[in-house]
Amino acid sequence: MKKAAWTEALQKRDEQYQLKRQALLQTAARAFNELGFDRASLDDLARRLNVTKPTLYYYIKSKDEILFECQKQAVEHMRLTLDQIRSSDKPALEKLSLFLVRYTELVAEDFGRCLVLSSHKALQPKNRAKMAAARRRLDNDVRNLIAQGIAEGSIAPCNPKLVTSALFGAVNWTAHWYSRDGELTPRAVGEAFLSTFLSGLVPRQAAQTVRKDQKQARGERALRV
Amino acid sequence: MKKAAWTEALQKRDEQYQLKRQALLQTAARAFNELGFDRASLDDLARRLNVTKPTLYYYIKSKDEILFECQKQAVEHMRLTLDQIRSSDKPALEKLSLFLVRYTELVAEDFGRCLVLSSHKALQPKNRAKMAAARRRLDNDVRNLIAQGIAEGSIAPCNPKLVTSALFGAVNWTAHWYSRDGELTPRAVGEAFLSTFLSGLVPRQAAQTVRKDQKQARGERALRV
DNA sequence: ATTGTTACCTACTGGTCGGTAGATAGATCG
DNA sequence: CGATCTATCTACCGACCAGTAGGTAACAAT
Repeated sequence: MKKAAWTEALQKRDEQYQLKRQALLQTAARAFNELGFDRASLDDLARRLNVTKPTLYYYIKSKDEILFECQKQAVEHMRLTLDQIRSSDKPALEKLSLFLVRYTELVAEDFGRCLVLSSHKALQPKNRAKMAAARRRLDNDVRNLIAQGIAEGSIAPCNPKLVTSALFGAVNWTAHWYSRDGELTPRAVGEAFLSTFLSGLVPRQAAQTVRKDQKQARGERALRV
Repeated sequence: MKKAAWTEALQKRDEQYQLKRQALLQTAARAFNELGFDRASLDDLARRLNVTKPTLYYYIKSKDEILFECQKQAVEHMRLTLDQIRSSDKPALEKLSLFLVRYTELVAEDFGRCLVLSSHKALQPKNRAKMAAARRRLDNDVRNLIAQGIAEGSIAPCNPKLVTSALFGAVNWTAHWYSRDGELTPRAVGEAFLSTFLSGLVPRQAAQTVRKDQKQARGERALRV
């Protein structure tokens, strides 16, 4: 009984700690995205959180650890999303489509933006290596998805490596211009990009057939460009 | 005679000055691209040029002026390229294709990379505004090219704004991964991206017709993916 | 020879920033 | 109550860095 109460109190305290730590990371990510990692000072971050700088060090151990944690959470979120989609039994092209749209949404969030905008050069070598590996793995899985699509015949023959780069590049770059103040939701942007990548700019001859293709590719969702 | 010799000597001196200034900018751009603008110190830059830091101030008046000059030269180069292509009497889709490939090459160069990688946030408000305007104008012109293509029927109906963002995004992002050490030339990357954007990932039904379309779109150049 | 100019230097400043030392108010617990 | 632990503070340090002051050797112009 006594022990139970003790661990309970401990848990509650730890929960508070984690909550505050998370708030710190979120605010930091926003600051990094606004000003850039190097130009966002810890004093400024502390000010945003209504504490003083040394207080931050109760929750984190260095500035680049903050960056690493932000980027880690983003990449873990992406990882989870991709694994979930991959484990479904949908055709490769649809998996790719689903991921692309979801990925666009993640890049529009604080941590996602942070992953894409803040240079990995600021990280310690060890953390930098970890991040690079995780990102390479994501890239590689998407590449394989495309290769599968080609094998299945749902994707036209192409260089999966370069197409993946184009895909990620287009979406990653949204972090530089996308704003929630506009009319577009991140999802709408992702779907528009998807549509462009799927159909291409050159008009399709047999409109009917193309529409069927796209429908299959997109699943049941409605795409507007 | 005397006056002629005088102006001649002056010109020669000025030429030397401009040459050295240009070398400074080029080296700076490389440093910025390697380390990021904020992390590249002027002492480091001076070291690379085998001079001391105060010497730099004989050629430039502040660090952010260096960045501005680098980005300005990049954007001027792009401007010139686009104007040249626009003034030709080719169909809009071909103009777009030509520019996309050339733009990819420019982004692979020192100044182009600098334009795309180094944050405009470091610039003084006045210079930042100038850069933003120049970039917006480029973006707008490409957007109009796409709108023309749609009007001509050579480009499938789409949202020109978003397609332009995807196009620029994919190419801009190459600055993060492209290396001259690999097998690919910047031109090859540009052409592969172009091909992807033109044909789309969904296989074309009537292979014959599609090939004709692509040929028309690409002009006489050979595209490999 | 004198004067001015060019292209560079040595030496320094002022400010910012990441990070630390060490204290303290308040809660927790025996 | 006394002891301990948590969360936060004030005050400071050392490093770095953009930018400046002021000098100087070389060279040219008069």
